[in-house]
Amino acid sequence: MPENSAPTRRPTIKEVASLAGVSHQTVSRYLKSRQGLLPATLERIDGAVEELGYRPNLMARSMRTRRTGRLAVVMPVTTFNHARLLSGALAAAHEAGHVVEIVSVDGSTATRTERVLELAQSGQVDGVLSLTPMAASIEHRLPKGAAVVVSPEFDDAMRSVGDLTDPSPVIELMERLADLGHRRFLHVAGDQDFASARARKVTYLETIERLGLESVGVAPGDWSGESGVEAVRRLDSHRLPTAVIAANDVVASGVVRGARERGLDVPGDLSVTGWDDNELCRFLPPSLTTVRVNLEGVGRNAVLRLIKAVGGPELEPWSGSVAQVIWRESTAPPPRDRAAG
Amino acid sequence: MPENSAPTRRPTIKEVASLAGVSHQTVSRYLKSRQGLLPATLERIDGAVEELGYRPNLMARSMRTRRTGRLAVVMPVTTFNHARLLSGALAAAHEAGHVVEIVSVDGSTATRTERVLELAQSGQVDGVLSLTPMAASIEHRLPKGAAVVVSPEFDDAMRSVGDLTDPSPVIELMERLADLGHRRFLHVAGDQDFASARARKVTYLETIERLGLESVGVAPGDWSGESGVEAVRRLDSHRLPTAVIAANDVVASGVVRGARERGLDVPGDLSVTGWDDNELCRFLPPSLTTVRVNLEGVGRNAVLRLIKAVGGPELEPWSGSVAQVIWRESTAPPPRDRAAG
DNA sequence: TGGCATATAGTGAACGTTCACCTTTACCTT
DNA sequence: AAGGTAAAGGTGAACGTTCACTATATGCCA
Repeated sequence: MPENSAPTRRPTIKEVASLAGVSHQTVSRYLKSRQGLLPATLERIDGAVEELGYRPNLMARSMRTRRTGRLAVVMPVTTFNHARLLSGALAAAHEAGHVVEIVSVDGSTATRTERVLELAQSGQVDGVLSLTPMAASIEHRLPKGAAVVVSPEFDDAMRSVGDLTDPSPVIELMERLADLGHRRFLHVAGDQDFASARARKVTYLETIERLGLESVGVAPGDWSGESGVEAVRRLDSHRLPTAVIAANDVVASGVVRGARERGLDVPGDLSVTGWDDNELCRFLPPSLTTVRVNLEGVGRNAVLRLIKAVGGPELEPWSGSVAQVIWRESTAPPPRDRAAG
Repeated sequence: MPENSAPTRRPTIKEVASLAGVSHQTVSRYLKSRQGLLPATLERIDGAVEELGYRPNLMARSMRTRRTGRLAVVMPVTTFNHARLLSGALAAAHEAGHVVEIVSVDGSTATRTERVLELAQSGQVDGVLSLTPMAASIEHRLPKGAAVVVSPEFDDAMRSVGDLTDPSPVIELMERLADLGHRRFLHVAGDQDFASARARKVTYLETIERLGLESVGVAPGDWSGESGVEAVRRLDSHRLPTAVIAANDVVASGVVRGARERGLDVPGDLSVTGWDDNELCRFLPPSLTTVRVNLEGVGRNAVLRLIKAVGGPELEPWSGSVAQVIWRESTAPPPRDRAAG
């Protein structure tokens, strides 16, 4: 054993001080910035710290400074798929010198709101980023605790529309498909409890209207592949669409499978688009036209708002485009005989 | 405004005490268990807590008790895909009354080890679950800080093999394929920095040997679809395998695409298996035979080990099978002309 | 009625830091 | 050489809790 087995207690600042022959406050200054100290003093403390294996007790420090350097991200388990969002959030927080705590919640909005408040007031974190909407009635209770930023990304009932729900790629998809000659569309929607699903549906309908296209309907969906298969099965064979805007990649691959069931070729008879750029999309036959969402960027920017709210450093936001359409083999001109509608 | 805007400071235990007309210690007891107090006293404190909107300062409590109720999970960003693992870990920790902090790390093993130690000794967490291997030389420094559990799941250099690296499904896949008549196999490996990739490769080779099969080789890979495409391109057309064991689903879909490029039908000419049960697998043409890994269960059990180490409650471990083979359309008997090898 | 156990409540210190303020020393200015 | 100033370091309190004791009231028994 390298050192004799000392009492299990960790050394404190005072022990370091007495070993170095200075006051505890001098060690505190040393810890804070190493400035305003004589080189000789610095060296003595260095030695003492080394010898004792001293590490500051961040708990005690936090208690005194009322700063924890810790942020919390509250997210519903259903959102947990978006690991890349979390990844972006973590990276930004670390850059700003914060540590992130993940708290997953479940249950009603009221329960979740309570959990967020609890956390904000516990003194354990400087700020809370909630990826779940809060009960509006309760927000006035906030000021006493930590900063709370509610990200609209996973908004459940409010009007605000965040980056993640930005449906503008739907416009790009449809305009380009219309340029190729498509006139008759189908949308297989996502779970309408999600703001993003609602936004895509609304934009789909608006774009149909604006470009004077025809929609054979909006098939209900729940983000599942089955909903895609089912939507195609139910299509009236006398009035088949030539293009399908699916809510996401899984739905889209269901649509492709459904099309195959009915003997329709993709993209020969039917163009299909997805959303999310699942890593398999590139290798599907046909590879899937989809929308790549920069989840890392969205996560980063959400945390940046929070960091700003807790008075942290100003970091460079990610400012690229949120979503980007990636054109692949699953989209092509419509079949000749149906091109004109 | 519901209350007049009091000084921004949060109320303390002493203020509650004086409002309730008891000592601070009595309030502390109230907070701890509400037991051993007169009903009348209980009620008075209840009232005071309510009126002041008091919430205990967990920071201060932790400082005194030397317990934070907080665990940390350290994981390399590359592991971040495994959101479901995290999800299982979080759920278990919450069940045990802990909060989890996610710390992502990068860089060398030495750097990461340092980060884990730092965390363990900071006093900020009760325990650390490291999903990244630690430098062995340094483990003797641990006892002073929090409990550290190193999960072998993402093991990088050590011998121990955890649940996630369990390669036994490879055996099941190959035995069944051999039963169907397959004799000539190919393995497209994953990044050999990963224990799981190494384990699958070793098991593949062992099984080839044990069953007296023929292997046309182990193609190098990096978990990417391209590596799958490339592996098929390089095959000698005079000695094509009839079955491919791909390192994961992405690689497998690359293999399928590569096969198509060469005019090979899957599964008619070539059976292909993946790993991970990506949500798109069911809808691919052909749907992909794969291995579903219960990541939530693995995450749960890893955290359970940690909770046990920090002296937490004994929770029910998840004891189902870790991995399960899911047979789908991409596997079938080999073509007649090559069945016998 | 004295004595003792038990239930309930109070007192002051301690946890390991930083903050606010004070002291000492050295050097410069005039 | 007196006075002033800045640099370096020291002192004690404070952060909000819980711990280890101690004090008081109540009930029971001999």
